[in-house]
Parts: sequence; structure tokens; C-alpha cells
Amino acid sequence: MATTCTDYNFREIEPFWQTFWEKNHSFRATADPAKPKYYVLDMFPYPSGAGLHIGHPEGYTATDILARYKRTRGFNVLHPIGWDAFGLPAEQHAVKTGTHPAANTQNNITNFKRQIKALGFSYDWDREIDTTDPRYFRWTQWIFLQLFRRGLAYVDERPVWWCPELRTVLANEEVVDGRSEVGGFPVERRNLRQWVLRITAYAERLLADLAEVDWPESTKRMQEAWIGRSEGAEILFGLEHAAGATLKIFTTRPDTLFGCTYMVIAPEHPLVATLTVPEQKAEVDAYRRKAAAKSDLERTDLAKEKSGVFTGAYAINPVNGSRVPIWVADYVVMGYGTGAIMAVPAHDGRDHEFAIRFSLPIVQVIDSDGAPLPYVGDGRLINSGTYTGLPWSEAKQRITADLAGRGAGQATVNYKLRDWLFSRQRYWGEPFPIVWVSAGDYASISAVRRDKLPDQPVTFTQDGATHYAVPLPPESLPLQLPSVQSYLPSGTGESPLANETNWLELWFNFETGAAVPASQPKPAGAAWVRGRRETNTMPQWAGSCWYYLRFVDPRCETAIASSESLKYWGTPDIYVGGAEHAVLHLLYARFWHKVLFDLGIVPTAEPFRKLFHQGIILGEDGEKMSKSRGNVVSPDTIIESHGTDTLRLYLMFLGPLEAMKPWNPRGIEGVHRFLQKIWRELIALDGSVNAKVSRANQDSAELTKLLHESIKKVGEDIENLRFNTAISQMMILVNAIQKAPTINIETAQVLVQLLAPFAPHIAEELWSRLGGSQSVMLAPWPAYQAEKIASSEVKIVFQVNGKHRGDQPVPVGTTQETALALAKASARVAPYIEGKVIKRVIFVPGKILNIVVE
RNA sequence: GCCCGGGUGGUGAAAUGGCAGACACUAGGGACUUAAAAUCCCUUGCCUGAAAAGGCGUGCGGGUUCGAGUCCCGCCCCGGGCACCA
Repeated sequence: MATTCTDYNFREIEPFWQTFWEKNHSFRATADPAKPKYYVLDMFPYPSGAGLHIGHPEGYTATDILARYKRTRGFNVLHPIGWDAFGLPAEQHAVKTGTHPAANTQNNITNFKRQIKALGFSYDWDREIDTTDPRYFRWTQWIFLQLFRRGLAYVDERPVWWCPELRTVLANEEVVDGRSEVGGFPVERRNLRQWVLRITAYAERLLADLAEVDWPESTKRMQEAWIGRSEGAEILFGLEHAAGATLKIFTTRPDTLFGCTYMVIAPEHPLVATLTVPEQKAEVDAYRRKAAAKSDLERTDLAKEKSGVFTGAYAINPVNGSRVPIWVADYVVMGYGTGAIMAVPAHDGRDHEFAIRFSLPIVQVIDSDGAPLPYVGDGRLINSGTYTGLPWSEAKQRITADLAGRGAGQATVNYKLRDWLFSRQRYWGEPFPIVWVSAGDYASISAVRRDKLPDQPVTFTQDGATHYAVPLPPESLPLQLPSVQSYLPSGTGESPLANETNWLELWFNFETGAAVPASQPKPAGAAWVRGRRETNTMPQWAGSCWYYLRFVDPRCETAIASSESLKYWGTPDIYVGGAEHAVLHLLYARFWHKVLFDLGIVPTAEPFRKLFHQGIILGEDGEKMSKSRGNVVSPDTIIESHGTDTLRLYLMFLGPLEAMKPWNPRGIEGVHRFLQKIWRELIALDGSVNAKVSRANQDSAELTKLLHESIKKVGEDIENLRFNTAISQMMILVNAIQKAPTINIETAQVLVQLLAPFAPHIAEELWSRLGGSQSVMLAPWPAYQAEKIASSEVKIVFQVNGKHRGDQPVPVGTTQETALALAKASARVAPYIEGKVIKRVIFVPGKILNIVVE
């Protein structure tokens, strides 16, 4: 059972074995309680029109090696793949060509599938999923409804990029230098009604549980920074002009409260209008307008010079009653803390810069031990009334506690993490399973379906009318996308779905989810209400937030996956993908997973126990691969010229998996030659087994030792994802086999087994020709024998004062005395110790003897 | 500015604190060949030397250690991420 070629003809061998695997369903994963499971997950690709990028096969080859290796170690391996297929490019293509995004997406998937199959990955294709398939996004919508029911989804006005010329909302990547990518028209920020997910409710757990996962430290640090927990205090400042009114600020430095000489509120702060005195109104309004017109980019660009205006109002410092001027400045942002700060110019760089610029007083309250201001270090308090003399950490607690006692403040924890903007004004995404109804209808629905609704109704108000969000009954899912006339946004800021009146405006049965266009008469029955569908769609993240759960039971029609499947397969044992997802995808997925955990649906609190990032492969020029640079390498080209086994091996031999490394086409020849050499050593010119390979042959002790060392090293390296050194070891073994006049056939078979996870096609072919039964994939991984590796002799290195002065083979177990005697007798060592006093001898048995002399 | 990585031959890279440069690539020389390709052998960090051998060498400067690419301190450079976060 092999091909008939006589030389290493990868063009014949590779398709042959790919067909074999496909016919035999070699990689189908079936739950088997008798076997331990191992779930290897790749970050599933977005099927772009450009096809596979060389970065895809890098990570996918790594996981494929691991998956194939684990199978031979007796694990029941789940290694699935699918498509993250909603998203902007397909929509843009649809706008341009008028073809349905689904058609374009299917074309791209077909192409991706062809490319991925050509790489010979051991995916279980029976589990293929596609996030745009209604049978899949039915459950994405279902999870949304769980979030909605638990009060974790709400509606709010949020700023988005708006292009007046195109009359459409733009994504960040569609805005280049303040202009639309298409057409180059100016863009502006505009508030639109958006769905928002309350990820901040999980901030504490998302942070704490990072301690439980085996992830790269850098990724954990990035998530920590993104969550941005800081402890401090909220402090209420009284307002001079309005008795009883207060201004709430957040600070991490309540210990510096006596050094507060002014306050700053964000331009968007709701109190700006009421605080500002009439004389300052014009100036403040002008400043606010200017700040609002600025993009985030401009606002940070202008950060070099602080700007701001005085409101004319004063606050009262709760700790000492001093009168503090209130300013408006855009270096304070509304989205963090309370949108207002107490400024302590002596101990904060930004406040200091601002105080200098506007000649505001600077009062030092922490002893800097002579260091210049601004001083942000620790120290004892000065100029701080009864707190003077306290160490700062103690002062923080005392001042906060004292303020709390008087109702003027409290200890708080703040997060940089914001709630997640979860809607897009686009066509090509999951529709929200939500219908908006009137207050009256909501009340009647609430009377009978209370358990399906959140504790607090989700509402928005427009043109004086308040709309209430009602979920579709889960049994009525999926809510499919209607076909539309145009994929262009409606022009009002709503998605193209807003133009589909018959889909949008409806009579809605809240018991069954049934819908009838509003243009038709209202059907009979108490459960029918007048509604309008949500026109937003979900972002691409939605589908990728839970796909790893669907893989365990991809065809389940009663749940996201059956509880038995979730129990057996659980979550991925290893997850491999790019570091570009370090924050967003990996944080969003953790959030959803925790919600599902709280619902009792998944058995663990964390989705990805072990995570690994493959490094980026750069172009030959050392730059990031990109179309515009023209340095993109396609896997197809290499497969055509050298075969996929060579490509796989080369990708892994380039360097450590996690490293960023440039593509170097010359190196491909090296690994290709390695495969040809293996073929030549094992197979004769006529295609039969080479005469030097026989069951009758006895391997030399050295070759036997090397073989067992190689079994050990290759296995260990695969477990640790150090594929480059595993390949080096195989090269060393093959070089030795080449030099041996004859080898035992079992040695050849073991070599083929070691090679199989890396270069599976040639391995299958050789295995078959060497007389192996069925597939090399079914042969258990060879075991090494420790006693075959142990040798009776070791080389001991002689050093004098740490410098290498020769070496000598000695029997294992040689004592320090014997070694020292040998060293003294050595012609190379002797001159360095002659006439010198030996101060000390360092002896590492079997390794090194270091003689320290005067 | 802050937070992560990283800096080793002509190149990609190896190296539990213990012989720096494994394994490859490139280049040079040789064998085989009418010739070329393929294949095989030798050389390939720098300096001195015919050789044996010796000296120097892992971005720079210090330190710890019998011994440092590896650990510590201070710099420089490159890459990535975040950034007025109170």
C-alpha cells in the first residue's frame, strides 16, 4: 500500500496519502471514555480573498505535529478547524460587486480549504464549522440572550466614526489619517445607539484568574494592563456656589490631598455647564467645542502642550476647607474614573506641567528628600495637618478612612477596562435576536414572560418615545439575515437591514417568535405585539468567542454542545495563535466563558489553560509581509516546487516557534535535501528497500545510542514545542545512518516514526515500503531505553583557572583524585600548574575538573 | 514616557551557570563526470602559527562566581504593545 514511484516524488506521494487519510477518516475524533483526551486548537482563520498567508501554516504545522505525536502516545486527539467568516472584507466586496457576502465567503472558504488540505494537516474535517452558518450563529445569538437576560447587555450612545460624504459608519481600519479609506473624505466622531456588553462586571475575575493559566507572561501582563486595576479613593469635593452639591473625583493618591491646588474636569463632564460662571461661559464653550471636534489622535498629538480653561467655579477641599479652582482640560477624559481629578502639581507630572503653564500654585506634601518636583516617589507627609509625618501608605488609608467617616469619600477600585461595544452598523454579522416594543407592550410581555427578561429593562429613547428590548424566544433562533437590495448602509447611520421594511417592522409573537410584516393585518392572539427589529449586527468577535466549545459537538441542535461532549473534551489543552490577539479576542472569549461557567454550561472557569504564540514570519527583506511591499510568500508556491513535507519541515526548522524570523528561501533546499537523503538511505533506485537496511543487521553501539537519544530528544522537544532542535537531532541521526555501512530495519522504522509528525506523507510512504502495516500514525511512539543512552565512558574537561586546557575520556564514576592525577599527568595541563600552588579544585563528576592556582 | 520581547559567525540559529557556535544555509577547495546537475569528502568566528598550540570573541560598562551568552546593576540599539488612566 504505497505509491509506485521509484524516487522521492512528492508530487505523487503527497496527494496519495492525503487521499488515504481522507478515505479512512484517519483523524476523526470520537469520544472514548477509556482514552485520555487531548484537544489541540488553532486560532481559526478569517477566509480572506487573498488566500493562505505563510503565517497560517507556521502555527498550524506546529499544532499538527503535536496532534499527530499525541495520537501515537495513546491520546484521543481532537484537532478541529473552521472559519471565522463574518467581517468587513466580505461586506466591502459585496458593496463593490453587489454579490451576497455569503457567496464570496463560500468561495474564499473553498480556496482556504484546498490550501489547508494540501498541507496535509490532520484535522477532523467532520467537525468543520463556519461562524456564518445559521446552524452555528443560532447559538451565538443564544449566548447573547443569556447575557441579555443576566443584565450584561445594554444600549447606550457611543461615539463612532461617521463619514458625512459616504453617509456611513466606518470601522477604525477604514479611517486613514482622519479620512475615509474609500474616497478620502473627511470623517467625524458621532454618537450612535450601540449595544454594549458589561465586561467590566467581570474585571476582577478576569484579572484574578490569570494566575491560573499557563500563558506567556507577556500576554498576561498585557491583559493585566488592559484591565488596568488601580486602588484609590473617590473623594467628594463640595462646591462653593451650590450648597450641598458635590464634585466626585477618583485618585490613587489620597495621601496627597493637602497638595491639591486646583481641580480638572473633562470637557465632556456633565457638570461643566452648571459649574461654569457666566463670565467664563463663552471661553469654556469654545474650548469644549474644540475638544469635541478633535479626534482621539489629535488629542494625543496635542498632548505635548497642556491646554485648558478656568470655569470660574471653586470647590472646597474636604480635608482642610481650602478653596480650589475648577478647570476644564482635555487631559482628563470622561471614560476613566469619574471624569474629574484633584490636581496635585507637586506630585504628578501632568498636573505639574499644567500648573506651570497656567501659573497655579504648587504645594509639596510628600518629603522628596531634596529631589526636584514633580516628585512621584514615596515618602513621609509634610504640610498635611495632623497627617504630617506619616508614611504615605499609612496616610492613604487614614485619610480615606477619615473621609469615609464623614461621608466625603470612600476607598474604591477603578479599572481602565471599558464595557465592550458590541454592535456594528453592518450587514454581514449576526443579527441581534431582539425586537423593540413600546412601554405598554413591554409591560404585558413582562407580566407573562418575566423569566426571559433582564431585571432592568433595556431601553432607548428617540424622538420622545422609549423603546423596550424584548428577546426572541430561543426556540425561534436562528434569526437569519434578510436578503437586501443594497449592502450600503441606510444613510441614517443604521445598517442596511434598516431598509428592509418587511423584515424590520413587524407584528411579533413574543411566545413563539413568529413574525408578520407590519404592513399586514395584526394576527389574532394576545401574544402579538407591534415591534421593530434591531438593525445592528454583532461584531466579528462574537463568533470567535465560543467556537472552541462548538468543536466538541459541532452538530448539536439542542445546545451549544451536549454536556457529555463538554465533559469529555472540555476546553483546549493547548491553544496556538498569533500574539496580535493577546488582548481583544482572548479577553472577550474569557469573559463569555466565565458567563457560561456561571450558567453551569461549561465545567471550567477558564477557556484556554495553555496558550502559545507563534512568531511572525517576516519577508525576505526582514519587513512584515504585506501586499504593498510585494514580499508575501504563498505556501502554494513552495508546495508546488518542493512539496508540503519540505514546507512543514522548513517552517519548523527556521527557528524557535515563538521567535519573529525572516523568510529565507535558500534554507528550503537544506531541509529538502534532508528528506531526499532519508529516501536514498532507505530506498533503492528501483523503489524497493535499500540493501543496507535489513532485519539481519546489527547496529553499532554508537548508532544504537544515538537512536535512543534521538527518540528521547525528539519526543521531549515536541512536548515543549521546540521543533527546530527536534529536526536538528533527526538530521544528526540521519547523518550517522548515512555513514553506517548497514542498519537494522527497526532503526529505519523508528526514524520514520520520529519523522512522521513533521513530514507525514514521506513517512507514510517509507513506513509502508519498510513493511509497516496500515498507517505509521497508528504505530505507538517508540520508547527509548535509558540504559542504551547511558555510556560507560565520559569526557572530562580539564580547566586551569577556568580556562579550557584539554580533555580526556574517563570511565563513568571517576573520582576527583583520579581525575586530578590524570590532569596533572596531561601534557597540556602540566605547564599551567608547574611550580604553582593549587589553591582549590572544583570537580563536577563526569564533566569538569577546574584547578585553581595562584 | 511606560510595559513586554530581543541583540551570539557571512546567514537562520544551538548551548540544566561548566569545551560558545550543535544542526543547517552560503562561500571556497577537492572527488565522481566528456561536461553539467545531483551526490560524497574537506575548509569555513577573528588574530598569530607550517603545525602543535596560543590569544581574543556572545551589543557596551561594571559586578557576583573556581567558572557567565546564561545570574545581578547601569547604559546603548532593535522589534512589539500601550499611552494625558488621575
